[in-house]
Amino acid sequence: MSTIKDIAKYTGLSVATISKYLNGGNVLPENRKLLEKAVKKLDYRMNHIARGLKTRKSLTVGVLIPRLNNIFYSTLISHIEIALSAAGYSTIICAYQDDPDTELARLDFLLGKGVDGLLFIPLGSSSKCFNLLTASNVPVVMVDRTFEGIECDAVLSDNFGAAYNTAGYLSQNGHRRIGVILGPEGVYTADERHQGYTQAVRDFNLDPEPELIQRGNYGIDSGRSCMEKFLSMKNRPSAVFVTNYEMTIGAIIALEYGNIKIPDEVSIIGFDNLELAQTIKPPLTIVTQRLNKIAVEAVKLLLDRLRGNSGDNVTVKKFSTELIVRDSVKRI
Amino acid sequence: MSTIKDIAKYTGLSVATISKYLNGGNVLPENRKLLEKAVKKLDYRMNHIARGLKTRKSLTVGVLIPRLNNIFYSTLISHIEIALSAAGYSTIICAYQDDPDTELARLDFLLGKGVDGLLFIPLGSSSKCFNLLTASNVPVVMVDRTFEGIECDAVLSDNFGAAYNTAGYLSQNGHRRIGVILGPEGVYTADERHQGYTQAVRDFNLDPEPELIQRGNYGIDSGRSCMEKFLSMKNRPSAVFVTNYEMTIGAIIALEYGNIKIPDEVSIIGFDNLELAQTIKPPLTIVTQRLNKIAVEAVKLLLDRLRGNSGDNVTVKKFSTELIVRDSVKRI
DNA sequence: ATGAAAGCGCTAACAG
DNA sequence: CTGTTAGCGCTTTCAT
Repeated sequence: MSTIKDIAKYTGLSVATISKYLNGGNVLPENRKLLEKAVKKLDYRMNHIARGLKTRKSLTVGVLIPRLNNIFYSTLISHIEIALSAAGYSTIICAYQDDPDTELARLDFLLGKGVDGLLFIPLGSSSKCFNLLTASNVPVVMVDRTFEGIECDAVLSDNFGAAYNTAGYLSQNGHRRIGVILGPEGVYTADERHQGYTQAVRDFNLDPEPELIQRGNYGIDSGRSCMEKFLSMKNRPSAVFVTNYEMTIGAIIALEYGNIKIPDEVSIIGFDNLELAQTIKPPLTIVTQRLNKIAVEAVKLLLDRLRGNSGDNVTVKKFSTELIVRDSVKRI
Repeated sequence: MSTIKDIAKYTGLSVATISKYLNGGNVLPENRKLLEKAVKKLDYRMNHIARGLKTRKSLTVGVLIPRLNNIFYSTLISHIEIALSAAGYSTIICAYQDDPDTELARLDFLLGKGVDGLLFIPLGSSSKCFNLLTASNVPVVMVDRTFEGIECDAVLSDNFGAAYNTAGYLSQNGHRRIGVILGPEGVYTADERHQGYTQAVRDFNLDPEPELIQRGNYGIDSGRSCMEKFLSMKNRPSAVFVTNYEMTIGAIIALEYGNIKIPDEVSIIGFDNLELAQTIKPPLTIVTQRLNKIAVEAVKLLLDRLRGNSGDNVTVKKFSTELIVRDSVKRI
């Protein structure tokens, strides 16, 4: 592997000139030619490590997420990676497996790696990252979830609205007993959706029974057991909505298993995954989030910070969700 | 951010001693204490960029894959990331969106980034990466797919066996006209599965009609249109097997849409995704790959290379697939 | 066990 | 436009 010095030797020019050339500066046409030839001939490739040491930039962004084996996150990351690489950044991915200690450790790891910026889907209120985050100076954009009380850019879905409108839609269709399967307490999105739901219960005069709110852990099994709880109630909900993809799968498995007809016996609204929705019989009514927009906006905000054109105040964007109506809700 | 020099100033020791200490070398107990205190007090954190420049190691592994918004890859990456981070490596992910030029560009990018090693799921025979790959000296482990003629470690599924055995299973159940929906020609796994299928056609005396082999592009739509082609044949296959998750979804959508009963009218075997399989009615018989084992083995092989205990000859491991029998195949 | 010094490959004043 | 030079933060002989 040849270095800038080898090029200098080969061309007779100084390393400074070569550095300038490599960074798009002006050099004499003849020297440009010479350099192009030398670069090709010596198969020169920039050592980004060395450059990074000098410039204090790694052109690397850390992406810290709960898990990777989850279609919601992996789709989001896919869009993020495309947007970042288009801007010349590489993406270091760390998953913390839903664990607060791992979350902190991975954050520390990324910071230590010298990432220029961070895209972060934090655990939620049980997160231990607040201090480390505020102490470090790397720009952070929260994605999908955020912390209460932290001062940084965030790009979120309108989770409150998603839950509120979904319950509203069910109410319009005559449902009064509406079950909801939420994520764990303390997870930002789950809490917001919870509030949207309870507000809808008030506004639309829905049945306020506490057992209509079940909490899963976003896994398939938990979706299944939550739905089974609903089915075992003396007075079942007439409709259930589930707030992520995996739990939606679990809920449907429970219904299949119990031989419950959708939507005749129970109406159901799923979350996040259009593809799944179409394979189910009947096709599922679902709430989808604008993952592409969220990813692109988050990357944009981060790049603005990295390039220093952001000003002092933070930006928080919320994207509305979309209700895609199919056949899994019965009008009663 | 404090550096090793600040520590030197603070403790009165030399940078050499401090470097030694930081790397686990022996120092006098009293100095050790002093150093621990200094590190804490000055909030010292190693600059990995600087270290990397000197040691020529980045403790970073590149992972180059076709796409990220695909449950097969994202699950694989999830396992890979866990294994790599346990070994102290960070994972730079690049997706090439199934495009040969992007594949080459991203490979070049990763090599330029100074990754210590590479985990690579290449496009296949239309890949343009051969030269760059052999020219570079970074250790590479192929995952899931490999190149013909390249000399490097690889961890694969037994794709030939998967297709052969699946066709065999269908044949045992009395099927003679067996349709298969494969990936594109030139993709390693698709080619191997193709061979497995045609060998089974010979060995089990199946209907050898060429139209029974359809080629999709691994997308949902292509799965759907391939299945529609089967359905529109005057003489339909009695069973179809589909060779990835997304195309399986598409095939099922086609069946739902055409109101075709599974397995009474068409038997079907899917691929890769156990979760999906359970939400379908009836539950789907599927072929699954041992993603966790593949990921762990690939990381192990790469780490062995990075640590220099590998010897000269390459290792190619093949993991068998597993047929999970449910109710989507009819005995005829 | 510790320290002095050289240098990894590159950039950025500064001078010419 | 080009060259000289001084480092970025760390590791690594080689002395001591």
